[in-house]
Amino acid sequence: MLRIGELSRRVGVSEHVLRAWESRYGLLTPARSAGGYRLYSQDDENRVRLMQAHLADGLAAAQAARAAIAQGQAGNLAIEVPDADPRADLVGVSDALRQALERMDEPRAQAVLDRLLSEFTVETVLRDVLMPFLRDLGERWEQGSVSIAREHFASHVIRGCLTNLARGWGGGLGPHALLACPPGEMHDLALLVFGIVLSRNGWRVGYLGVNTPILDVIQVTSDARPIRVVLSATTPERFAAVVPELSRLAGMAPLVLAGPGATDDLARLIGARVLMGDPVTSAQQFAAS
Amino acid sequence: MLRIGELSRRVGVSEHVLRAWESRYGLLTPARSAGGYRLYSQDDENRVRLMQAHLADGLAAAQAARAAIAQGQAGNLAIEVPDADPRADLVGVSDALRQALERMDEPRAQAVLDRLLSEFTVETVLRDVLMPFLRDLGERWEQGSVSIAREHFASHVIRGCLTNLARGWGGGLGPHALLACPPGEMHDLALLVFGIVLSRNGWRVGYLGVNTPILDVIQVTSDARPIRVVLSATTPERFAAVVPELSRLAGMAPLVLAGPGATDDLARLIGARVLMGDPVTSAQQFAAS
DNA sequence: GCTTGTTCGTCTAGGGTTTGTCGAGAGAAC
DNA sequence: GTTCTCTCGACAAACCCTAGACGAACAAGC
Repeated sequence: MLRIGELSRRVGVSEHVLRAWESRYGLLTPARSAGGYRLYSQDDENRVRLMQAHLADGLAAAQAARAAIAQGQAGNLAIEVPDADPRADLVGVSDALRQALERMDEPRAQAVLDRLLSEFTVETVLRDVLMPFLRDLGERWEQGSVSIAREHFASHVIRGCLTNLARGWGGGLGPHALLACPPGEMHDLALLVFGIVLSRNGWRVGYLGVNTPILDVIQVTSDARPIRVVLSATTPERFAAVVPELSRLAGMAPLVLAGPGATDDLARLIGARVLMGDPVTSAQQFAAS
Repeated sequence: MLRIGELSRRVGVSEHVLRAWESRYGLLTPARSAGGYRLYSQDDENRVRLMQAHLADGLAAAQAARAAIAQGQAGNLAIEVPDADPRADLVGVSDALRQALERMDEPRAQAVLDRLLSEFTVETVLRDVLMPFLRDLGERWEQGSVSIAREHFASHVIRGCLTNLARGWGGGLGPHALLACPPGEMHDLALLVFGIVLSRNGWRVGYLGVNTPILDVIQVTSDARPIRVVLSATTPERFAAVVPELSRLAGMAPLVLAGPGATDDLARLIGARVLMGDPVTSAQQFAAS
């Protein structure tokens, strides 16, 4: 049982707002101390976090609250995840995901992913759970503090989930984007995420994946005529090694460089744009541009 | 439930136009908040996207709206399965798959795969459609008669399908097998197929994927205690390069070498068994042994 | 060529709604 | 006595509403 100041600190929402959300939307149902102080339960904290997730998704406060309350009620009844902690907040569930992947417990990881996707929007899960996890995994991999086996296992499960979300992204009538990684680049999960968000914003996505020769990208570009080509790499060297081909490609369709390997200098040299930041946000901006 | 600003951001259509489409064509039927704000549902968002697609197709706004509304009403039920003969033979449908992948038509390929899996058993599809296709693709890739882009595209779609079939294979109470590819080996689709068939025969599958150091396999083996370890490679060199580690691994759990790279000589040297033939049949035999 | 009418995206003006924030005064906790 | 919390009321910025007008594009008719 938390008092309002402590809850406010934990979730990063001011006390005034917490009281407003309670009186305006009935989001919170704190008990009261003898002296009239609000006493919040774990459920209340969870609901606040749900609310925050929905706000981040762009819902108005009233709608976000309604969704959070509905979710809380549904979540309490249906316990589908074996021995999952009852807490339904993003942080808790993504922690459960982390543990399952760490322990190489595949069914558990799938169940947690299912639960996440049923309770939050795809964008939220990608932005606030999977991307942070992948970043963390990458860092620990560089430090050598996670075994290759675990890294492979986690990548396999996450790739499966992402591929599922990507189903059908090549269809529809929206604007067409072609996605690929340049030669030597073996990491494409962030690019997958980018493509998923793009397709959910109405785009049609063509996907060539890791380690694709630029000549092949050029070939496909001239066949399929995408209105944007997006290349992603983790280091600038991947782009630097194929500058002439990239310049040629940039002459055929607007070219966008993404990922940590995309630098302003390279883009200027090639005649391309650079996309910065996390793949979810940048895909949303990109889709709207 | 979205307010107009958020919907506008998501679909990239100005608020003015959204209101115009509502009043002029009845495209949208938002609920209203207490204060009179429009609240859009998911259906509304879908209709806007349909409308956009038709506009991009060159329809006039009024016709596009009419089409979008009609589609929304009919579209929920009718899942379009593209023109296939009613009683599809394996050969015909796998040819349709081949064509769709050749043309890089992702939605079509997914639809054909769905159809295959709904009409035939998983084993049949894997043995008689996907494996022959992958073999053929591999041969044409060696000859250089298929572009890398197409090869990547087909692999991506098929991997997605296989990963879907593999969901949950790490659970259950059956005997536990650990699957991996040795260092340098980058092809794991056949091993995926092997694992899927194994899991459908009651086994529990642990999967480490391509290019896994044998020391990591050893580590996981000592943790998870599988009763079989299966390694797959396309050339004998992959195994030959790590014979000492493989011998050590063979001392911890019965080791099985599979794929074109598995030779009797190597197996004798290492103290392992060899698995020959196509992954579906060999997995069935393996599961029964 | 010119006029006329239609379609359709865009814009404005005036006014209401939503929502985070703040403060005052008073009581509770320690 | 200091810190925390309560309720109630107020406020401003952001957001959204209706109704109507405007203009570019296009087609038909004279």
